[in-house]
Amino acid sequence: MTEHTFFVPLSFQFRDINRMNIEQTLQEAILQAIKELYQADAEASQITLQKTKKEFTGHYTLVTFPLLRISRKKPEETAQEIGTYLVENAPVVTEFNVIKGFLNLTISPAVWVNLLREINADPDHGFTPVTDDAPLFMVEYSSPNTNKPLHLGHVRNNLLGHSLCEVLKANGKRVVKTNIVNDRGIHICKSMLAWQLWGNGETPESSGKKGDHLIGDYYVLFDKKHKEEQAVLQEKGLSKEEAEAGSKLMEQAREMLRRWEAGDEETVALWKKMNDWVYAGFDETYQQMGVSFDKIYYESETYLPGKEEVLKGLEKGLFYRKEDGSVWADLSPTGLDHKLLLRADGTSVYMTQDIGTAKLRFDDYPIDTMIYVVGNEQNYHFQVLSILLDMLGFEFGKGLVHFSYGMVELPEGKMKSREGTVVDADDLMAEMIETARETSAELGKLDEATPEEAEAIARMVGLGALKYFILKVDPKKNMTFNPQESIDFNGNTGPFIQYTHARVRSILRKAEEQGIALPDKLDTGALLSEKEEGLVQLLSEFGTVVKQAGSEYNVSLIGNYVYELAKEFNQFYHDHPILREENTALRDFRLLLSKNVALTIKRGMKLFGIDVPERM
RNA sequence: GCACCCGUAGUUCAAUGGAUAGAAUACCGGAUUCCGGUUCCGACGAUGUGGGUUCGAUUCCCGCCGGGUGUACCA
Repeated sequence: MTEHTFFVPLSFQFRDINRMNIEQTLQEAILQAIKELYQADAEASQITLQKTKKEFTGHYTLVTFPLLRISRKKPEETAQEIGTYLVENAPVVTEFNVIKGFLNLTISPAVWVNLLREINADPDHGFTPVTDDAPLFMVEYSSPNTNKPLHLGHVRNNLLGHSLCEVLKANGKRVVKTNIVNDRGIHICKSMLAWQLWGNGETPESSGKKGDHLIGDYYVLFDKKHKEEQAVLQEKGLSKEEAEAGSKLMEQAREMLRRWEAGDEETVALWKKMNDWVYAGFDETYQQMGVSFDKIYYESETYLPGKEEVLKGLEKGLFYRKEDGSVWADLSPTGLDHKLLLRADGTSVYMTQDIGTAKLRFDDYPIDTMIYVVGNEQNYHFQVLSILLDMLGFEFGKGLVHFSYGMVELPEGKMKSREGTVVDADDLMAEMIETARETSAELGKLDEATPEEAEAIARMVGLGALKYFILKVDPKKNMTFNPQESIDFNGNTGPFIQYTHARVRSILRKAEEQGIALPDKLDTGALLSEKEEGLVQLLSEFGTVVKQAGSEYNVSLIGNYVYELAKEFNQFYHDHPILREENTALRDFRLLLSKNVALTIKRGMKLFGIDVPERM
């Protein structure tokens, strides 16, 4: 790495260059250059500017190939001419070099100092404040069933949902976080029945179990008893189908569902009691995970409105009824198939409920964009939902977004509920925190901390490891979660980023102890290295990354950005002094840079729902 | 069968149509040390396959191969 000395004059003249706009300034200058050199107007889209790769000198690179049609010259020649023009006429550009068709531009060091100063002065750096008239986004995520606890798959869902909301807010959108709870249906009745038959009045209090785990256990128990029953029947010589048809347990469960739908008081009371246990359990899990909701919908309240909408659609002739009474939508004009909306017995299916839920939501809020965070196994479902809502006359149907994500596997392989290899969310989080505690103790990092501090840090690190590892991966891809790798203090991990933050904060604390004040302005000369300029450049890109993440609904972009920032800082300042630097101008620059690196890491991690400790 | 998604170092992940495809981790070599376990440096190592579009393709289009998911009365 080469270091070069620049004296930054007090009165440099780049007032017109504000921080986010270096690229824009360059683009305009390049357009101007083309106009003067070739007497032609280029489209802004023809100006492809990108960050200069590390192995070359420069900050930004102009790819000249798209411009050859205008210049009618060779790539090298074109680059040479534009470069010369820019150095002579654009104050931002101080040097250039040409490699093949690539024009590498070096930005004046004064610009970087100025940029850092402006970033520091902007309390919203990277984020757009939310205004009252901003577009309203509703984001549905989590969507649990009330018959079993949350597992690893839900963890990815919750983290993505929460993170997406944070990213949208950082982009100035109004966000309503919502959850749809699947609280009715045969699966709940199985748990209820098992509890009635074999529960002996067990409660979360009496058993010491979380409510959702308790109910989950009864669901499993039902399954076990049902299998035993089937085995007995099959031993008596019944076929598999006959045994299933003759199941007393299933019959009782279905009977319970009928009573529930009929509003039978006792059944409804039991249902309510057991669901409340589950909700208490979920609340604990959500709190531990750090996610929350503004408004929760329950399918028990949306399936009837859904039915109404379907019947209305039937009247309007949008749907048709078969001889057996079932209601269908013919989607063949859109290239899809026929879709069932109401069963022959008049009861609703999943799709019916989602139509009802959508209607209630749009009655409740002036939603501009509805986003569903749901696994990719339901891609087809949401494609159909969008079309159906549109057919029913809801304008929002067409624009709904299915934020589709892939499965999470473990290094050992897939989770299979039948084989008992499902990873429970509560257990997982507890283990992560425990591992963080052990690792910290081993490394002796927290010897000076109070037990409360140590506990809080273990929590941040354990959960940070989990969250970062899951969120850094492109949501739409299937992924493998490796708990061990995730909690490593080196590498592209949450703990490494947290460590870097703690390290920067420690530097700033020491500065304060030594009576070195953070500068409020940088108006002196500084000796900047390429790395330092690169760090300022990285800092300035934060806003762009956040914006891109928001417009693409792809939160993983944030992770890679923050990691790079942390890594670059950590690497460079491992053996470059900050506090012992004798040149005070340089020291001031480094302090201010440190402060803003820490702030940006903190802001970035906030978008992941990850807390960063002051020390660790 | 049909539809959608995914195939990148041993492994886990990157790469708005741009330069010699980046990290991390593992393994190997060197340095460092209270240390087989820490830290630093170095080396090794990849676009499933065949075409097409383009000045330029991991990226876009078509055909294969492989994996995943879904596909009319589960949610």
